[in-house]
Amino acid sequence: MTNPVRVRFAPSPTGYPHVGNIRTALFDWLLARHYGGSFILRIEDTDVARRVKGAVEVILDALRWLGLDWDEGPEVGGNYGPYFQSQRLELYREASQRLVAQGDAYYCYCSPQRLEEMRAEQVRRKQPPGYDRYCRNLSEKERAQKEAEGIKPVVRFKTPLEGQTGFNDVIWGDLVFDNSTLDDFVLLKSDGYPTYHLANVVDDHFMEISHVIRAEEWLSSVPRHILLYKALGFEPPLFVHHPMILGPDRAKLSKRHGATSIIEYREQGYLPETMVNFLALLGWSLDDKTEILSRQELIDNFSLERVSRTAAIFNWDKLNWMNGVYIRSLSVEDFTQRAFPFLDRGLPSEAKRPLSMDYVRQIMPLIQERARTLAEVAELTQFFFVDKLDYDATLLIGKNMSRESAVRALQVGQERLRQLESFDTESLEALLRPLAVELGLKTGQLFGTLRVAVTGRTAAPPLFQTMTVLGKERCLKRIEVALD
RNA sequence: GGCGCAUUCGUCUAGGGGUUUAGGACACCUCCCUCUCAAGGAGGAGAUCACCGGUUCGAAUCCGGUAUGCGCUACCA
Repeated sequence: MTNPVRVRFAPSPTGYPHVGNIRTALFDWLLARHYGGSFILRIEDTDVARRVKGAVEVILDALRWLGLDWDEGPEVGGNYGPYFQSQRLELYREASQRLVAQGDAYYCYCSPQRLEEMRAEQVRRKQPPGYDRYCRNLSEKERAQKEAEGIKPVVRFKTPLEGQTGFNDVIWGDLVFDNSTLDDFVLLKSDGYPTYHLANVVDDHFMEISHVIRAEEWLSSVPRHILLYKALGFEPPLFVHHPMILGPDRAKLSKRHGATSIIEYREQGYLPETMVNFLALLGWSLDDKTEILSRQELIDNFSLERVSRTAAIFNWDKLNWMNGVYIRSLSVEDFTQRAFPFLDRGLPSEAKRPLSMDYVRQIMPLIQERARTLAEVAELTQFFFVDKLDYDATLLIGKNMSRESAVRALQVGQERLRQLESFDTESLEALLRPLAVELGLKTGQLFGTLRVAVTGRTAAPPLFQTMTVLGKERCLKRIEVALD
Protein backbone atom coordinates (compact mmCIF):
# COMPACT_ATOMS: atom_id res chain seq x y z
CA MET A 1 0.00 0.00 0.00
CA THR A 2 1.68 3.15 -1.14
CA ASN A 3 -0.75 5.84 -0.06
CA PRO A 4 -1.34 6.40 3.63
CA VAL A 5 -4.37 4.53 4.87
CA ARG A 6 -7.18 6.96 5.59
CA VAL A 7 -10.52 5.38 6.34
CA ARG A 8 -13.71 6.96 7.45
CA PHE A 9 -16.71 5.87 9.39
CA ALA A 10 -19.61 7.91 8.09
CA PRO A 11 -22.77 7.35 10.10
CA SER A 12 -25.93 9.22 9.47
CA PRO A 13 -27.56 10.49 12.66
CA THR A 14 -30.97 9.15 11.78
CA GLY A 15 -31.04 6.72 14.68
CA TYR A 16 -28.96 5.00 17.27
CA PRO A 17 -25.83 3.16 16.19
CA HIS A 18 -26.74 -0.26 14.93
CA VAL A 19 -24.44 -3.22 15.52
CA GLY A 20 -24.03 -3.42 11.76
CA ASN A 21 -22.79 0.15 11.57
CA ILE A 22 -20.50 -0.40 14.49
CA ARG A 23 -19.03 -3.44 12.84
CA THR A 24 -18.20 -1.26 9.85
CA ALA A 25 -16.57 1.23 12.19
CA LEU A 26 -14.59 -1.60 13.76
CA PHE A 27 -13.25 -2.75 10.39
CA ASP A 28 -12.34 0.84 9.56
CA TRP A 29 -10.60 1.29 12.85
CA LEU A 30 -8.77 -2.04 12.67
CA LEU A 31 -7.46 -1.30 9.19
CA ALA A 32 -6.32 2.14 10.22
CA ARG A 33 -4.57 0.89 13.34
CA HIS A 34 -3.06 -2.07 11.55
CA TYR A 35 -1.39 0.15 8.98
CA GLY A 36 -0.75 3.09 11.27
CA GLY A 37 -3.21 5.14 9.25
CA SER A 38 -5.99 7.50 10.22
CA PHE A 39 -9.50 6.69 11.35
CA ILE A 40 -11.84 9.52 10.48
CA LEU A 41 -15.32 10.10 11.78
CA ARG A 42 -17.63 12.01 9.48
CA ILE A 43 -21.24 12.73 10.27
CA GLU A 44 -23.52 12.44 7.26
CA ASP A 45 -26.35 14.66 8.40
CA THR A 46 -27.83 15.47 5.03
CA ASP A 47 -31.29 14.09 5.62
CA VAL A 48 -32.96 16.93 7.44
CA ALA A 49 -36.29 15.16 7.73
CA ARG A 50 -34.99 12.03 9.36
CA ARG A 51 -32.41 13.62 11.63
CA VAL A 52 -32.73 12.37 15.20
CA LYS A 53 -31.84 14.68 18.03
CA GLY A 54 -29.04 13.40 20.20
CA ALA A 55 -28.06 10.68 17.79
CA VAL A 56 -24.60 12.13 17.18
CA GLU A 57 -23.83 12.09 20.89
CA VAL A 58 -24.95 8.49 21.18
CA ILE A 59 -22.75 7.51 18.23
CA LEU A 60 -19.70 9.19 19.74
CA ASP A 61 -20.52 7.63 23.08
CA ALA A 62 -20.76 4.16 21.56
CA LEU A 63 -17.43 4.49 19.77
CA ARG A 64 -15.77 5.70 22.94
CA TRP A 65 -17.26 2.84 24.90
CA LEU A 66 -15.74 0.35 22.48
CA GLY A 67 -12.44 2.16 22.45
CA LEU A 68 -12.64 3.03 18.76
CA ASP A 69 -10.85 6.34 18.99
CA TRP A 70 -10.93 8.56 15.95
CA ASP A 71 -8.07 10.70 14.71
CA GLU A 72 -10.19 13.27 12.94
CA GLY A 73 -13.79 14.22 13.36
CA PRO A 74 -16.20 15.75 15.86
CA GLU A 75 -14.55 16.97 19.07
CA VAL A 76 -11.03 16.27 17.87
CA GLY A 77 -10.96 18.30 14.66
CA GLY A 78 -8.44 17.67 11.92
CA ASN A 79 -7.08 19.21 8.76
CA TYR A 80 -9.85 18.03 6.49
CA GLY A 81 -12.85 19.46 8.32
CA PRO A 82 -15.51 20.34 8.91
CA TYR A 83 -16.59 16.80 9.67
CA PHE A 84 -20.30 17.40 9.54
CA GLN A 85 -21.70 17.33 6.03
CA SER A 86 -24.26 19.95 6.94
CA GLN A 87 -21.32 22.32 7.29
CA ARG A 88 -19.90 21.48 3.88
CA LEU A 89 -22.87 22.43 1.75
CA GLU A 90 -20.86 24.91 -0.29
CA LEU A 91 -18.56 22.14 -1.48
CA TYR A 92 -21.44 20.06 -2.79
CA ARG A 93 -23.10 23.04 -4.42
CA GLU A 94 -19.88 23.89 -6.20
CA ALA A 95 -19.42 20.35 -7.41
CA SER A 96 -22.95 20.07 -8.72
CA GLN A 97 -22.75 23.44 -10.45
CA ARG A 98 -19.56 22.41 -12.08
CA LEU A 99 -21.18 19.23 -13.33
CA VAL A 100 -24.11 21.18 -14.72
CA ALA A 101 -21.77 23.63 -16.40
CA GLN A 102 -19.77 20.90 -18.06
CA GLY A 103 -22.88 19.07 -19.19
CA ASP A 104 -22.73 16.11 -16.81
CA ALA A 105 -25.74 17.11 -14.78
CA TYR A 106 -28.96 19.04 -15.20
CA TYR A 107 -31.75 20.69 -13.31
CA CYS A 108 -34.92 18.71 -12.88
CA TYR A 109 -38.22 20.33 -12.07
CA CYS A 110 -40.39 17.27 -11.80
CA SER A 111 -42.74 17.29 -8.86
CA PRO A 112 -42.75 14.46 -6.32
CA GLN A 113 -46.27 13.64 -7.47
CA ARG A 114 -45.22 13.23 -11.05
CA LEU A 115 -42.30 11.02 -10.04
CA GLU A 116 -44.55 8.91 -7.94
CA GLU A 117 -47.10 8.45 -10.68
CA MET A 118 -44.38 7.66 -13.14
CA ARG A 119 -42.97 5.00 -10.85
CA ALA A 120 -46.37 3.47 -10.20
CA GLU A 121 -46.97 3.27 -13.90
CA GLN A 122 -43.60 1.60 -14.47
CA VAL A 123 -44.25 -0.95 -11.79
CA ARG A 124 -47.70 -1.61 -13.23
CA ARG A 125 -46.19 -2.25 -16.62
CA LYS A 126 -43.47 -4.37 -15.04
CA GLN A 127 -40.78 -2.04 -16.25
CA PRO A 128 -37.71 -1.27 -14.21
CA PRO A 129 -38.50 1.80 -12.14
CA GLY A 130 -36.32 4.80 -12.70
CA TYR A 131 -36.44 8.44 -13.63
CA ASP A 132 -37.66 8.88 -17.20
CA ARG A 133 -35.25 11.77 -17.89
CA TYR A 134 -38.09 14.13 -18.60
CA CYS A 135 -35.98 17.18 -17.76
CA ARG A 136 -32.74 15.93 -19.26
CA ASN A 137 -33.17 17.88 -22.47
CA LEU A 138 -35.23 20.85 -21.47
CA SER A 139 -34.73 23.89 -23.66
CA GLU A 140 -33.58 27.19 -22.22
CA LYS A 141 -37.07 28.52 -22.65
CA GLU A 142 -38.70 25.64 -20.83
CA ARG A 143 -36.23 25.97 -18.02
CA ALA A 144 -36.80 29.66 -17.71
CA GLN A 145 -40.49 29.04 -17.54
CA LYS A 146 -40.17 26.49 -14.73
CA GLU A 147 -37.89 28.86 -12.85
CA ALA A 148 -40.44 31.60 -13.27
CA GLU A 149 -43.04 29.33 -11.72
CA GLY A 150 -40.83 29.28 -8.65
CA ILE A 151 -40.11 25.57 -8.75
CA LYS A 152 -37.01 24.66 -6.80
CA PRO A 153 -35.16 22.12 -8.94
CA VAL A 154 -32.99 19.20 -7.98
CA VAL A 155 -29.77 18.48 -9.79
CA ARG A 156 -29.60 15.12 -11.52
CA PHE A 157 -26.59 13.34 -12.89
CA LYS A 158 -26.59 12.79 -16.63
CA THR A 159 -25.86 9.06 -16.63
CA PRO A 160 -24.43 7.77 -19.90
CA LEU A 161 -27.15 5.97 -21.83
CA GLU A 162 -24.90 3.18 -22.93
CA GLY A 163 -21.60 1.59 -22.16
CA GLN A 164 -20.47 -0.09 -19.01
CA THR A 165 -18.93 0.91 -15.74
CA GLY A 166 -16.62 -1.49 -14.01
CA PHE A 167 -14.54 -1.41 -10.91
CA ASN A 168 -12.62 -3.65 -8.60
CA ASP A 169 -13.82 -4.26 -5.10
CA VAL A 170 -11.21 -5.48 -2.64
CA ILE A 171 -13.56 -8.13 -1.30
CA TRP A 172 -15.66 -9.03 -4.34
CA GLY A 173 -13.24 -8.61 -7.18
CA ASP A 174 -14.12 -7.23 -10.61
CA LEU A 175 -17.67 -6.08 -11.18
CA VAL A 176 -19.23 -4.61 -14.29
CA PHE A 177 -22.57 -2.86 -14.63
CA ASP A 178 -24.40 -1.73 -17.75
CA ASN A 179 -24.99 2.02 -17.64
CA SER A 180 -28.41 1.43 -19.10
CA THR A 181 -29.52 -0.04 -15.78
CA LEU A 182 -28.69 3.19 -13.98
CA ASP A 183 -31.03 6.16 -14.02
CA ASP A 184 -30.32 9.85 -13.67
CA PHE A 185 -29.99 9.94 -9.92
CA VAL A 186 -30.32 13.06 -7.81
CA LEU A 187 -27.15 14.82 -6.69
CA LEU A 188 -28.55 17.87 -4.98
CA LYS A 189 -31.97 17.97 -3.39
CA SER A 190 -34.28 20.93 -3.72
CA ASP A 191 -33.49 21.98 -0.16
CA GLY A 192 -29.87 22.47 -1.15
CA TYR A 193 -28.61 19.40 0.66
CA PRO A 194 -26.67 16.78 -1.27
CA THR A 195 -27.72 13.16 -1.55
CA TYR A 196 -25.48 10.47 -0.16
CA HIS A 197 -23.94 9.83 -3.56
CA LEU A 198 -22.68 13.34 -4.15
CA ALA A 199 -21.66 14.10 -0.59
CA ASN A 200 -19.84 10.84 -0.28
CA VAL A 201 -17.81 11.23 -3.42
CA VAL A 202 -16.94 14.84 -2.76
CA ASP A 203 -15.95 14.23 0.84
CA ASP A 204 -14.04 11.05 0.25
CA HIS A 205 -12.06 12.91 -2.36
CA PHE A 206 -11.31 16.02 -0.35
CA MET A 207 -10.63 14.05 2.80
CA GLU A 208 -8.22 11.87 0.81
CA ILE A 209 -9.88 8.66 1.87
CA SER A 210 -7.91 5.63 0.73
CA HIS A 211 -10.44 2.86 1.42
CA VAL A 212 -14.19 3.16 1.37
CA ILE A 213 -15.32 0.44 3.76
CA ARG A 214 -19.03 -0.13 4.03
CA ALA A 215 -21.70 -2.83 3.95
CA GLU A 216 -22.58 -4.89 0.92
CA GLU A 217 -25.86 -3.06 0.45
CA TRP A 218 -23.86 -0.26 -1.16
CA LEU A 219 -22.29 -2.45 -3.79
CA SER A 220 -24.81 -1.61 -6.45
CA SER A 221 -24.35 2.11 -6.04
CA VAL A 222 -20.64 2.00 -6.74
CA PRO A 223 -21.08 2.45 -10.53
CA ARG A 224 -22.86 5.72 -9.86
CA HIS A 225 -19.98 6.80 -7.68
CA ILE A 226 -17.40 5.78 -10.23
CA LEU A 227 -19.22 7.81 -12.87
CA LEU A 228 -19.24 10.76 -10.51
CA TYR A 229 -15.56 10.47 -9.70
CA LYS A 230 -14.82 10.44 -13.40
CA ALA A 231 -17.01 13.43 -14.21
CA LEU A 232 -15.49 15.38 -11.36
CA GLY A 233 -11.98 14.39 -12.37
CA PHE A 234 -11.31 12.68 -9.04
CA GLU A 235 -9.31 9.54 -8.47
CA PRO A 236 -11.59 6.88 -6.95
CA PRO A 237 -10.50 5.26 -3.68
CA LEU A 238 -10.36 1.54 -3.05
CA PHE A 239 -13.77 0.00 -2.46
CA VAL A 240 -14.23 -2.53 0.28
CA HIS A 241 -17.70 -3.94 0.72
CA HIS A 242 -18.19 -6.32 3.60
CA PRO A 243 -21.12 -8.70 4.13
CA MET A 244 -24.09 -7.67 6.21
CA ILE A 245 -25.33 -8.89 9.55
CA LEU A 246 -28.64 -10.75 9.46
CA GLY A 247 -31.23 -11.63 12.07
CA PRO A 248 -32.10 -15.26 12.86
CA ASP A 249 -34.69 -15.19 10.06
CA ARG A 250 -31.99 -14.23 7.56
CA ALA A 251 -33.43 -10.78 7.01
CA LYS A 252 -31.41 -7.63 7.47
CA LEU A 253 -30.98 -7.18 11.21
CA SER A 254 -33.66 -4.89 12.51
CA LYS A 255 -35.58 -3.85 15.58
CA ARG A 256 -37.84 -6.83 15.63
CA HIS A 257 -34.87 -9.11 16.15
CA GLY A 258 -34.29 -7.59 19.55
CA ALA A 259 -31.33 -5.46 20.45
CA THR A 260 -29.83 -3.83 17.43
CA SER A 261 -28.40 -0.70 18.96
CA ILE A 262 -24.94 -1.18 20.36
CA ILE A 263 -26.05 0.88 23.33
CA GLU A 264 -28.50 -1.81 24.35
CA TYR A 265 -25.65 -4.26 24.66
CA ARG A 266 -23.89 -1.97 27.06
CA GLU A 267 -27.07 -1.68 29.08
CA GLN A 268 -27.50 -5.42 29.18
CA GLY A 269 -24.06 -5.84 30.63
CA TYR A 270 -21.94 -6.95 27.72
CA LEU A 271 -18.34 -5.86 27.97
CA PRO A 272 -16.84 -3.69 25.26
CA GLU A 273 -14.05 -6.26 24.90
CA THR A 274 -16.67 -8.86 24.07
CA MET A 275 -18.42 -6.72 21.51
CA VAL A 276 -15.19 -5.84 19.74
CA ASN A 277 -14.09 -9.47 19.60
CA PHE A 278 -17.50 -10.79 18.63
CA LEU A 279 -18.21 -8.21 15.96
CA ALA A 280 -14.76 -8.63 14.47
CA LEU A 281 -15.49 -12.32 14.00
CA LEU A 282 -18.70 -11.60 12.13
CA GLY A 283 -17.37 -11.56 8.60
CA TRP A 284 -13.72 -11.87 9.42
CA SER A 285 -11.63 -14.67 10.84
CA LEU A 286 -8.02 -15.18 11.73
CA ASP A 287 -7.76 -18.91 11.09
CA ASP A 288 -9.58 -22.16 11.66
CA LYS A 289 -9.55 -22.07 15.44
CA THR A 290 -8.90 -18.77 17.16
CA GLU A 291 -12.00 -17.30 18.76
CA ILE A 292 -10.77 -15.09 21.55
CA LEU A 293 -8.66 -12.20 20.35
CA SER A 294 -7.62 -9.17 22.31
CA ARG A 295 -7.85 -5.73 20.83
CA GLN A 296 -4.14 -5.77 20.08
CA GLU A 297 -4.25 -9.20 18.48
CA LEU A 298 -7.09 -8.00 16.32
CA ILE A 299 -5.09 -4.98 15.22
CA ASP A 300 -1.99 -7.05 14.55
CA ASN A 301 -3.80 -9.66 12.50
CA PHE A 302 -6.58 -7.80 10.77
CA SER A 303 -6.51 -7.95 7.02
CA LEU A 304 -9.00 -7.28 4.27
CA GLU A 305 -8.04 -10.51 2.55
CA ARG A 306 -9.72 -12.48 5.30
CA VAL A 307 -13.02 -10.65 5.21
CA SER A 308 -15.67 -13.07 4.03
CA ARG A 309 -18.30 -12.58 1.39
CA THR A 310 -21.29 -14.17 3.02
CA ALA A 311 -23.75 -12.47 5.32
CA ALA A 312 -23.63 -13.59 8.93
CA ILE A 313 -26.44 -14.26 11.33
CA PHE A 314 -26.05 -12.71 14.72
CA ASN A 315 -25.57 -15.63 17.12
CA TRP A 316 -26.76 -14.59 20.55
CA ASP A 317 -25.68 -17.80 22.27
CA LYS A 318 -22.14 -17.34 21.17
CA LEU A 319 -22.14 -13.74 22.28
CA ASN A 320 -23.27 -14.81 25.74
CA TRP A 321 -20.60 -17.44 25.92
CA MET A 322 -17.94 -14.99 24.85
CA ASN A 323 -19.07 -12.41 27.37
CA GLY A 324 -18.74 -15.05 30.07
CA VAL A 325 -15.20 -15.73 28.93
CA TYR A 326 -14.33 -12.05 29.18
CA ILE A 327 -16.07 -11.62 32.53
CA ARG A 328 -14.07 -14.49 33.97
CA SER A 329 -10.85 -13.04 32.65
CA LEU A 330 -11.34 -9.82 34.60
CA SER A 331 -9.61 -9.26 37.92
CA VAL A 332 -12.06 -9.46 40.81
CA GLU A 333 -11.65 -5.79 41.50
CA ASP A 334 -12.24 -4.83 37.89
CA PHE A 335 -15.27 -7.08 37.74
CA THR A 336 -16.62 -5.55 40.93
CA GLN A 337 -16.18 -2.02 39.65
CA ARG A 338 -17.91 -2.80 36.38
CA ALA A 339 -20.73 -4.78 37.95
CA PHE A 340 -21.48 -2.27 40.68
CA PRO A 341 -23.65 0.11 38.65
CA PHE A 342 -25.68 -2.83 37.40
CA LEU A 343 -26.11 -4.08 40.94
CA ASP A 344 -27.17 -0.70 42.18
CA ARG A 345 -29.68 -0.36 39.40
CA GLY A 346 -30.90 -3.95 39.33
CA LEU A 347 -31.42 -4.76 42.98
CA PRO A 348 -34.92 -4.27 44.40
CA SER A 349 -35.60 -1.08 46.27
CA GLU A 350 -35.70 -2.86 49.62
CA ALA A 351 -31.97 -3.47 49.40
CA LYS A 352 -30.37 -0.86 51.61
CA ARG A 353 -28.61 1.96 49.77
CA PRO A 354 -25.95 2.96 49.47
CA LEU A 355 -24.73 -0.57 48.93
CA SER A 356 -21.81 -1.45 51.16
CA MET A 357 -18.77 -1.71 48.97
CA ASP A 358 -17.08 -4.02 51.45
CA TYR A 359 -19.99 -6.39 51.36
CA VAL A 360 -20.20 -6.26 47.57
CA ARG A 361 -16.50 -7.03 47.35
CA GLN A 362 -17.04 -10.23 49.32
CA ILE A 363 -19.91 -11.32 47.10
CA MET A 364 -18.46 -10.68 43.68
CA PRO A 365 -15.85 -13.46 43.65
CA LEU A 366 -18.67 -15.91 44.29
CA ILE A 367 -20.56 -15.08 41.16
CA GLN A 368 -17.93 -13.91 38.73
CA GLU A 369 -17.65 -17.25 37.01
CA ARG A 370 -21.40 -17.68 37.02
CA ALA A 371 -22.38 -14.44 35.33
CA ARG A 372 -22.67 -14.13 31.61
CA THR A 373 -23.62 -10.49 31.65
CA LEU A 374 -23.12 -7.74 34.19
CA ALA A 375 -26.86 -7.21 34.30
CA GLU A 376 -27.32 -10.75 35.58
CA VAL A 377 -25.29 -9.97 38.65
CA ALA A 378 -28.21 -8.34 40.43
CA GLU A 379 -30.42 -11.36 40.01
CA LEU A 380 -27.66 -13.80 40.96
CA THR A 381 -26.90 -12.00 44.19
CA GLN A 382 -30.28 -10.71 45.22
CA PHE A 383 -30.56 -13.00 48.23
CA PHE A 384 -27.49 -11.37 49.72
CA PHE A 385 -29.25 -8.06 49.90
CA VAL A 386 -32.88 -8.61 50.79
CA ASP A 387 -34.24 -9.65 54.16
CA LYS A 388 -37.24 -11.64 53.13
CA LEU A 389 -36.63 -14.66 50.96
CA ASP A 390 -39.49 -15.79 48.82
CA TYR A 391 -39.45 -19.46 47.95
CA ASP A 392 -41.48 -22.63 47.91
CA ALA A 393 -40.99 -24.41 51.24
CA THR A 394 -41.10 -27.83 49.63
CA LEU A 395 -37.73 -27.05 48.09
CA LEU A 396 -36.28 -27.49 51.58
CA ILE A 397 -36.98 -31.19 51.29
CA GLY A 398 -34.28 -32.57 49.09
CA LYS A 399 -34.23 -35.61 46.91
CA ASN A 400 -35.06 -38.84 48.74
CA MET A 401 -35.69 -36.89 51.93
CA SER A 402 -38.71 -36.85 54.16
CA ARG A 403 -40.24 -33.76 55.59
CA GLU A 404 -39.11 -34.90 59.03
CA SER A 405 -35.51 -35.37 58.08
CA ALA A 406 -35.42 -31.91 56.55
CA VAL A 407 -36.87 -30.37 59.68
CA ARG A 408 -34.42 -32.25 61.83
CA ALA A 409 -31.53 -31.18 59.63
CA LEU A 410 -32.53 -27.58 60.02
CA GLN A 411 -33.05 -27.86 63.78
CA VAL A 412 -29.79 -29.60 64.51
CA GLY A 413 -27.99 -27.47 61.99
CA GLN A 414 -29.29 -24.31 63.59
CA GLU A 415 -28.22 -25.46 67.01
CA ARG A 416 -24.72 -26.40 65.98
CA LEU A 417 -24.22 -23.29 63.93
CA ARG A 418 -25.24 -21.19 66.88
CA GLN A 419 -22.44 -22.73 68.87
CA LEU A 420 -19.88 -22.19 66.12
CA GLU A 421 -17.27 -19.68 67.25
CA SER A 422 -15.63 -18.64 64.02
CA PHE A 423 -18.11 -18.49 61.18
CA ASP A 424 -15.77 -19.01 58.27
CA THR A 425 -15.55 -21.38 55.33
CA GLU A 426 -13.17 -23.88 56.95
CA SER A 427 -15.06 -24.07 60.21
CA LEU A 428 -18.37 -24.44 58.46
CA GLU A 429 -17.09 -27.27 56.37
CA ALA A 430 -15.52 -28.95 59.40
CA LEU A 431 -18.84 -28.73 61.18
CA LEU A 432 -21.28 -29.59 58.44
CA ARG A 433 -19.65 -32.51 56.69
CA PRO A 434 -19.59 -34.71 59.78
CA LEU A 435 -23.07 -33.50 60.63
CA ALA A 436 -24.43 -35.00 57.45
CA VAL A 437 -23.03 -38.38 58.46
CA GLU A 438 -24.43 -37.96 61.93
CA LEU A 439 -27.88 -37.23 60.56
CA GLY A 440 -27.70 -40.12 58.17
CA LEU A 441 -27.91 -37.83 55.18
CA LYS A 442 -25.85 -37.41 52.09
CA THR A 443 -23.86 -34.20 52.10
CA GLY A 444 -25.80 -33.12 49.09
CA GLN A 445 -29.06 -33.51 50.98
CA LEU A 446 -28.00 -31.59 54.06
CA PHE A 447 -26.27 -28.88 52.06
CA GLY A 448 -29.20 -28.64 49.73
CA THR A 449 -31.66 -28.07 52.53
CA LEU A 450 -29.41 -25.47 54.13
CA ARG A 451 -28.83 -23.81 50.79
CA VAL A 452 -32.51 -23.29 50.22
CA ALA A 453 -33.00 -22.07 53.77
CA VAL A 454 -30.18 -19.59 53.50
CA THR A 455 -30.49 -18.43 49.89
CA GLY A 456 -34.02 -19.31 48.90
CA ARG A 457 -32.86 -21.15 45.84
CA THR A 458 -31.51 -24.48 44.74
CA ALA A 459 -28.75 -23.07 42.56
CA ALA A 460 -26.35 -20.71 44.24
CA PRO A 461 -22.65 -20.23 44.87
CA PRO A 462 -20.89 -22.76 47.14
CA LEU A 463 -22.63 -23.06 50.49
CA PHE A 464 -19.84 -22.41 52.97
CA GLN A 465 -18.60 -19.35 51.19
CA THR A 466 -22.10 -18.06 50.80
CA MET A 467 -22.83 -18.55 54.48
CA THR A 468 -19.58 -16.92 55.45
CA VAL A 469 -20.44 -13.82 53.49
CA LEU A 470 -24.01 -13.75 54.81
CA GLY A 471 -22.72 -14.02 58.36
CA LYS A 472 -23.81 -16.04 61.33
CA GLU A 473 -26.72 -13.91 62.42
CA ARG A 474 -28.39 -13.76 59.05
CA CYS A 475 -27.95 -17.47 58.45
CA LEU A 476 -29.48 -18.41 61.79
CA LYS A 477 -32.39 -16.10 61.26
CA ARG A 478 -33.08 -17.58 57.83
CA ILE A 479 -32.99 -21.11 59.15
CA GLU A 480 -35.41 -20.01 61.84
CA VAL A 481 -37.75 -18.66 59.18
CA ALA A 482 -37.38 -21.88 57.19
CA LEU A 483 -38.52 -23.92 60.17
CA ASP A 484 -41.82 -22.09 60.40
C1' G B 1 -39.86 -7.02 -13.14
C1' G B 2 -34.46 -5.39 -13.93
C1' C B 3 -29.43 -5.44 -12.14
C1' G B 4 -25.89 -7.40 -8.73
C1' C B 5 -24.09 -10.82 -5.10
C1' A B 6 -24.09 -15.15 -2.23
C1' U B 7 -24.92 -20.57 -0.97
C1' U B 8 -19.55 -25.73 3.83
C1' C B 9 -22.82 -29.00 10.57
C1' G B 10 -28.92 -25.40 13.69
C1' U B 11 -25.42 -20.85 14.01
C1' C B 12 -20.30 -18.40 13.32
C1' U B 13 -16.50 -20.25 10.37
C1' A B 14 -11.54 -23.00 8.30
C1' G B 15 -10.43 -24.97 3.87
C1' G B 16 -9.35 -22.01 -2.88
C1' G B 17 -7.92 -29.05 -7.51
C1' G B 18 -5.05 -34.62 -4.55
C1' U B 19 -2.34 -33.77 2.67
C1' U B 20 -10.01 -34.22 4.21
C1' U B 21 -12.70 -40.40 7.10
C1' A B 22 -14.30 -31.80 5.45
C1' G B 23 -11.10 -28.93 10.89
C1' G B 24 -12.49 -25.41 15.01
C1' A B 25 -16.16 -22.55 18.02
C1' C B 26 -21.26 -21.71 20.10
C1' A B 27 -25.57 -24.47 21.16
C1' C B 28 -27.03 -29.79 22.19
C1' C B 29 -26.05 -34.89 24.49
C1' U B 30 -22.94 -38.31 27.69
C1' C B 31 -19.25 -38.98 31.29
C1' C B 32 -15.56 -37.00 34.91
C1' C B 33 -14.83 -33.31 38.82
C1' U B 34 -18.39 -31.84 42.56
C1' C B 35 -22.67 -29.59 48.31
C1' U B 36 -26.36 -27.18 43.95
C1' C B 37 -25.36 -23.95 39.82
C1' A B 38 -21.42 -22.52 37.15
C1' A B 39 -16.43 -23.10 35.53
C1' G B 40 -13.03 -26.91 33.96
C1' G B 41 -11.70 -31.82 31.69
C1' A B 42 -12.86 -36.12 28.37
C1' G B 43 -16.05 -37.89 24.69
C1' G B 44 -20.53 -37.91 21.29
C1' A B 45 -23.99 -36.54 17.81
C1' G B 46 -24.37 -33.05 13.91
C1' A B 47 -22.36 -31.09 6.75
C1' U B 48 -24.43 -36.52 0.47
C1' C B 49 -19.72 -28.91 0.94
C1' A B 50 -27.82 -25.93 -2.33
C1' C B 51 -29.05 -28.81 -6.90
C1' C B 52 -27.89 -30.48 -12.05
C1' G B 53 -24.35 -30.89 -15.74
C1' G B 54 -19.35 -30.09 -17.48
C1' U B 55 -13.67 -29.64 -17.26
C1' U B 56 -10.00 -33.06 -14.97
C1' C B 57 -6.67 -39.16 -13.73
C1' G B 58 -8.94 -36.54 -9.46
C1' A B 59 -13.66 -31.04 -7.55
C1' A B 60 -16.21 -28.55 -1.42
C1' U B 61 -12.41 -26.24 -4.35
C1' C B 62 -12.57 -24.51 -11.72
C1' C B 63 -16.78 -23.55 -15.57
C1' G B 64 -22.09 -23.30 -16.99
C1' G B 65 -27.19 -23.66 -15.76
C1' U B 66 -31.17 -24.12 -12.06
C1' A B 67 -33.08 -23.18 -7.25
C1' U B 68 -33.14 -20.44 -2.98
C1' G B 69 -31.71 -16.25 -0.21
C1' C B 70 -30.10 -11.31 0.19
C1' G B 71 -29.11 -6.32 -1.56
C1' C B 72 -30.10 -2.19 -4.84
C1' U B 73 -33.81 -0.29 -8.01
C1' A B 74 -36.15 7.36 -3.19
C1' C B 75 -35.33 14.86 -3.54
C1' C B 76 -32.97 7.75 2.78
C1' A B 77 -28.44 6.80 4.07
